[in-house]
Amino acid sequence: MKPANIVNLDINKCREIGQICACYKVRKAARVITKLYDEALRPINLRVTQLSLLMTIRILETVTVVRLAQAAVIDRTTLTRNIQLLEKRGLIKINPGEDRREREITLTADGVEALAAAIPFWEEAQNRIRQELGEEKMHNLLDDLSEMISLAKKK
Amino acid sequence: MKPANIVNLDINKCREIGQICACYKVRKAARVITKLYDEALRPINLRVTQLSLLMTIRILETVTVVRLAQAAVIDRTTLTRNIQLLEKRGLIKINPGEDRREREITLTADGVEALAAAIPFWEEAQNRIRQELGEEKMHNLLDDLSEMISLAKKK
DNA sequence: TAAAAAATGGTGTATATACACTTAATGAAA
DNA sequence: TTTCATTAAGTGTATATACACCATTTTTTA
Repeated sequence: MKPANIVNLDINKCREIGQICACYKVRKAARVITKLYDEALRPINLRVTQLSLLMTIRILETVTVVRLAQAAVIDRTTLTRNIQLLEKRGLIKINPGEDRREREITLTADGVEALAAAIPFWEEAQNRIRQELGEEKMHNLLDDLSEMISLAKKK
Repeated sequence: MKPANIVNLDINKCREIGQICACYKVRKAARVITKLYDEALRPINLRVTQLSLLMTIRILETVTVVRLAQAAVIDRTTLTRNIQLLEKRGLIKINPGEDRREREITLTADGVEALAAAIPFWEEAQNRIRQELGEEKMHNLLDDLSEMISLAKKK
């Protein structure tokens, strides 16, 4: 005889899953926090996704598609579309590499300028979250997320 | 004379932002963990987004678009597109409400079946994360994310 | 060195996301 | 009761995401 939760879908099981599903919760958090940051960045016409990419390119100076994808934990083919938008806006430049399969991505002067202009607006959103959540929880959350990212990457 | 970080964008500032930006980190985590869950759910041809919606509809029994959007912390217009896919697949039914502006969403028998069939695959992904992260960290992470979601919602 | 394997990156397609705007229905106020 | 405000939901458009598949180039191997 089979246990009841196979035959007849237990609603309490669903409630439990809704509470403890890591993916559901992280996605909800991503939606709500993205909205908050995007609203803060509205005046400079940049989304947080785009700001993150500009920042990562700035840190890596010159970077290929694959390496940028690894650094930003983003699918390579997603990145292709994302950087096309930044290139159209003149914020980055995409040049062929020595290895002719590769493309080398760098910030333009406009890109550096946009990045610098964005930082105060980013800080507005970041400070709000940090203050309301508290330094310690914020720190723990970032650490735990980093660990989750690491272990989910290597499989 | 302006401070140097306005004129010349400090690369260490960028590194710091890349480390501490809550939004960047949560989005990275969402991408990597979504990939993990979606892969686990591949055999039943459901994405974790879709599974989450089916589950939430199951819990709420019958629900309007607005209420489902609130429960799932998702934009109402996003939800419109998402539930259209589930309706096309016959997993949910969308009926006009008594208030003729509203639409009432419920699971179909196929929807309940798909949900029940999905649970073991969901558990596979969930257990992997829980085991590798550890019970305590997992619990703290879920709590902290819940709090972040709450405070980011009310503004 | 020629063939096979690996690496790099783009395209087609589909889902996920949300803002601005619109339509329709209900409720409140005059 | 007519008008106006509010609420519920959809559409147009744009970005974000990633899988399957493909082309090109480099590296490895036979």
